[in-house]
Amino acid sequence: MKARAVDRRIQRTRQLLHGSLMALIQEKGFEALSVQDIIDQANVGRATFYAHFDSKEDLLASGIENLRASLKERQRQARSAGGSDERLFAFSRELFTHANEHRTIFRAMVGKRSGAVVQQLLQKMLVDLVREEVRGTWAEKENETPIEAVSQFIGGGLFGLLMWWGNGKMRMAVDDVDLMFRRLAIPSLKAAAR
Amino acid sequence: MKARAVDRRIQRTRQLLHGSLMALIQEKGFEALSVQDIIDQANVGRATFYAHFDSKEDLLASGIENLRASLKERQRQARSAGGSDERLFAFSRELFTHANEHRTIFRAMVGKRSGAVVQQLLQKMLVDLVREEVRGTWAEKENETPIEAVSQFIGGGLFGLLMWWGNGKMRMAVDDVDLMFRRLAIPSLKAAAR
DNA sequence: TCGTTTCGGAACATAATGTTCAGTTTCCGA
DNA sequence: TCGGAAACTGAACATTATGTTCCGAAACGA
Repeated sequence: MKARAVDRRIQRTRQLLHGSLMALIQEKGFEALSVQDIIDQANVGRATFYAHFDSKEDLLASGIENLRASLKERQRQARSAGGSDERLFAFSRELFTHANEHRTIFRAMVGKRSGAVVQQLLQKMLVDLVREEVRGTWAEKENETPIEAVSQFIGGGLFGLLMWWGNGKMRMAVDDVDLMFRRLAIPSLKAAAR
Repeated sequence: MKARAVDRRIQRTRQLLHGSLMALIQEKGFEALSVQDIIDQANVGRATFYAHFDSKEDLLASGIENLRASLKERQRQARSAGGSDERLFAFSRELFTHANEHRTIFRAMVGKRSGAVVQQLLQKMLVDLVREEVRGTWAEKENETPIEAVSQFIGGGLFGLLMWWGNGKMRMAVDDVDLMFRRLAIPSLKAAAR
């Protein structure tokens, strides 16, 4: 458990690149970006970029990894704090709230211009979160439907909903879209648990 | 409604390109393909390719368009032939069956190597099919949950399930995975219709 | 058969990728 | 604070793909 001190230069470079990526995604979308754009914006040498990341996809993935970690943490907190059945999928609220708070960057990412790569990573992340949740409430009581299938279904559904909400005007309130998700997902889960 | 006779050369070229695309996807996945690969395999001139399609994505989309049309047709048949509530989401069977029959190409397409673009197109297609179905059974009876949201949720879920099934060994039988989908989706739909 | 359309194939301009390397700056800890 | 280690720079370079253009040849269909 040593607190591995990471070289400041590395921290700075990574931070600069992540920041530039986010800024540029808002500006032109992810697909249209080149590595050159990113390093220009970050004012970082070409060689330096490739010393840290394999490609712009890699950089993006690393950014999403941070997001996942932060959401997982909030999920952990929510679970330990709340009652069990009532707060099923409690993390969804955090998710929608987070999306709403960072709505400009969020909408840029799920928008058509950012494209399929971003979305795929997001969906994977959501399925992970859902799986965690399903595992917790499943208790392995000899169900016919595999955990993984349920997670994929509900995770996929959540992603679809999130995309729809984000690509529209997001005029629906966080509470409402969250409620909608829960009313769609929980019956599925219960039905599969029989 | 004139039966526009399409020049044979055009038909041939398109067919050749589609065929080559499918063959190459099985071989190396979609992302790794270049336009050059495709026209080599098809034995078609470079200029000819760009006279028909803007890019390999365009070619792919046009291919998936065919698939969508054929699935929609089977969906239409299934609906006119079956009872209403009992055969809810009857098209899903067609879908899984179709995937199973063309399993080699299907698995190549949803595999990690083919990547996000293919998957995004597939998901869009599924949501379309689901929306059609939901519209049919919805009857606009003043529901709180918008049709579009439900379609996105269930379509996304179906996609997740399909991916999971396809990326695993597809050892689960068509009937079983279809049943699983229906047991997950129908409760959602019913719950949202309240 | 004749006029029209499409195809072929090469050439070309443009642009992005990913690697290499020598020289410089920055960092960290002893 | 100093010295060695590590990270950054910037430019050069090979490679690869993209999309367009042109004209002669071939295939079409009426």
